[in-house]
Amino acid sequence: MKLITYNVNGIRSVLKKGLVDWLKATEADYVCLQEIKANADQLDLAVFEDMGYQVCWYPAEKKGYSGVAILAKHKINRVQYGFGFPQYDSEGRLVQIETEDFTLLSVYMPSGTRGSVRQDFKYEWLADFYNYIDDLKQKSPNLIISGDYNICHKPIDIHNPTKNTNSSGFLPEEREWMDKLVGSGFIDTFRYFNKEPHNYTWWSTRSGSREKNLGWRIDYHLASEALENRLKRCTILNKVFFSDHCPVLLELN
DNA sequence: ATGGCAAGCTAAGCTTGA
Repeated sequence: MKLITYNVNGIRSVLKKGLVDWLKATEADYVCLQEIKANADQLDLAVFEDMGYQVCWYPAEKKGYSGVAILAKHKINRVQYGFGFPQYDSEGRLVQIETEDFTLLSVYMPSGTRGSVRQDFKYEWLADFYNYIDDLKQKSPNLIISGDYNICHKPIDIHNPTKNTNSSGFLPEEREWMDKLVGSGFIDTFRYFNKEPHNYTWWSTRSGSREKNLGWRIDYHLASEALENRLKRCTILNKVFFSDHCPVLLELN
């Protein structure tokens, strides 16, 4: 069972660059997308359906902004768009599906800059999302939270931890929130298999950051501990260049 | 501290990103 999470930074942009051929070769069972930046009527979703995917598409209200999706090859028992907060759900940040196997979320957490209104929004979102997950994991013990968290958890997850102590995405409050979420019963599936530094999923488009591998690890597959014995592999696909993020592949037995 | 780049809005410059 293969699951991909990928912040595409504009689905129409990555389609032009060859996403379909790459997806075909990848043969993923589930694809969690973030920052699709398009309404369903702004592209031809049949390109995914022709590959055998059901498409759960959840754009933001604001055109060309944010938005998440899940592509699924297996039977979906239930789909949920958003998590019950109009101020968050209008931004297209969560789609959730339930299958015979597990509950899967594609999530795009807010970004901000320290001290800004959007940073406060991010903290509010994180607090409400934590409570939502705390409740959900009781109902759905097999839970996978995939997506762009906009948070580096630990110093090993960012190329220059010292310089970035004031950067949104690596603030103490955000890192503590990750401690709390993971500590509540989740496995950071990439770190479960790989303890090495210099593994990132996002690079600034400026100053040749990607060529120099000066990046941040902000895209995750968190799996509930009930799924531990099914974890097979988690791979950062850093040779895929369609977006400023790269995909992350989780394989389950 | 600043600036650097990219996607997509809408029609040359603005917003957002992290």
